[in-house]
Amino acid sequence: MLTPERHQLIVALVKEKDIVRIHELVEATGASESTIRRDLSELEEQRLLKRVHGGASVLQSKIEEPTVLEKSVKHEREKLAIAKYAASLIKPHDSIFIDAGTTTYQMLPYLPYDNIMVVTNGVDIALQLIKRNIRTILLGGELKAATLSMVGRDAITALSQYRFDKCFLGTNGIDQHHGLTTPDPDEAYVKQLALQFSDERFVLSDSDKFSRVTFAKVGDLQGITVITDDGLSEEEQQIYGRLSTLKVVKA
Amino acid sequence: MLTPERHQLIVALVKEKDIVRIHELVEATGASESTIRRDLSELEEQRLLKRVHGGASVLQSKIEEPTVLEKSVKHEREKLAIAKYAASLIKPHDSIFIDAGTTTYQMLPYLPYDNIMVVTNGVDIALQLIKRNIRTILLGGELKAATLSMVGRDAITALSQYRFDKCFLGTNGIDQHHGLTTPDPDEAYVKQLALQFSDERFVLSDSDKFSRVTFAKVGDLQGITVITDDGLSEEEQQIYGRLSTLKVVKA
DNA sequence: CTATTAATGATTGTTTTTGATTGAATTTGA
DNA sequence: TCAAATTCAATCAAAAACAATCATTAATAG
Repeated sequence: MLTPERHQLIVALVKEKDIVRIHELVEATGASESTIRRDLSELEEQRLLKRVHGGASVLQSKIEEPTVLEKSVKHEREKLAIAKYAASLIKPHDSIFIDAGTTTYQMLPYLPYDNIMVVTNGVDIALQLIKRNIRTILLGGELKAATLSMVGRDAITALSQYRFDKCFLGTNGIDQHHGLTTPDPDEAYVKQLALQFSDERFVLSDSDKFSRVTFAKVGDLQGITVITDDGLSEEEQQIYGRLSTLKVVKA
Repeated sequence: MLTPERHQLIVALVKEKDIVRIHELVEATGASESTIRRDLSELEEQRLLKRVHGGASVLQSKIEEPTVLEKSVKHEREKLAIAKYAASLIKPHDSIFIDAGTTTYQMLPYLPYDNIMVVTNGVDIALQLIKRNIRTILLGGELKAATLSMVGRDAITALSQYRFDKCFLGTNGIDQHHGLTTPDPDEAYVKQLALQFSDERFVLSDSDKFSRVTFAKVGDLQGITVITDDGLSEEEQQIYGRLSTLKVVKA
């Protein structure tokens, strides 16, 4: 039995019975206990079920169900590795800002629980955080459909009232001359403020965003740690390493 | 029997009998007394029941709040009729406030598209609105897990900057002496402001919220239109009709 | 065809759950 | 009010379930 087949069968059984124990699944699939455990971990990650001690159950509460974006996100290995590393930087009692976006979104499963406080402009990010019982402040304002993020006067006003130990931003372009850029000026402004109010600044960006420029400037590279994958040339690494702190993670 | 199964059974039994003894639960589940005690502690922590000496009982105190899920199953038809009627009141170019909550959530499919602008404190409401391409402003602030709503200073600040043609609120209690009440003071305050900043004020409430009082007062009934189902007695209709404008819709 | 990667199942030591036991706290009834 | 009975929380050891690791097998790429 192939893995996707098995996964499908497991999900079907869970849906049918609401709750199944590991042993039942072993019997139903013919796979070993180890394999079933691995399957359950994966399926839980994909939010198709919930692991419980001894087996698995359906997701029941409204709050456990995945959002639209969550499903559509491609789990690109590079983004995941970047996000995972970024999350590892967070220490207990940190107050942090997490920017809306798919790369930053990937950080959430790896956030530590230890009493951190998160401010974000991403609605789906806020929902995910609250699912994980992490104290969450969502900036208000007009909701942008494309990115499910908050922009505008209210968002700015709200943001100005916080100070962060660390901020984690996504970006659409990183360039040696033009610094960080993003297509929407409103979003750019939110990012600017977040940078301004943070002790440590991290930008998560896969390597193909480099040497790319979009419309609105967010800021320069000085004082920023850029976390990226190993897709940069030696030369690029040197250039950007001089302008910012460059952290390369392997996928 | 897996732990969540057992928990579910316990909660079901408590709901059914209002109060159960430990020994009954031991018998019903086949688990030991120790395990049941541990279960009860957990379930009490989750606010699904209340421990009492010798067993457990349902919780009914004013401040104890049911979760989103629990609320949404009850009174489907009544809520839908109420919501549908409320939505029909909205006119083109209205700017409106929609309160977080399951009843108000039901309004969304019936909202007219004509250039309306909606402000809300409900995250799930905002997501739904934006899907329908309706201009949406979401109040910022600290996100409350139980109701997926925004409360706190930021929400208040943001809200104070808008004025509405109409506002639509949910409530947990309507009483002739104590007016509108809700369990959470923070939420109550948001509702208060919304009422204050609206030309017309609508409260959506199924009939069994009447003559019920919870912890925090939202406001009096004067100047408010209460939309409810036909589950009120003649006498109640008269009483509440004098205090507010009462609109009864049939499910 | 071989090298490399991915998936699997067995095994390990660790963590979680469980039920029994204890003495303390609470209720009950005289 | 006091004493007996019951219920309770805390502790412990056994059992079950767990994550992590490793060797083996299957799949894939070069």
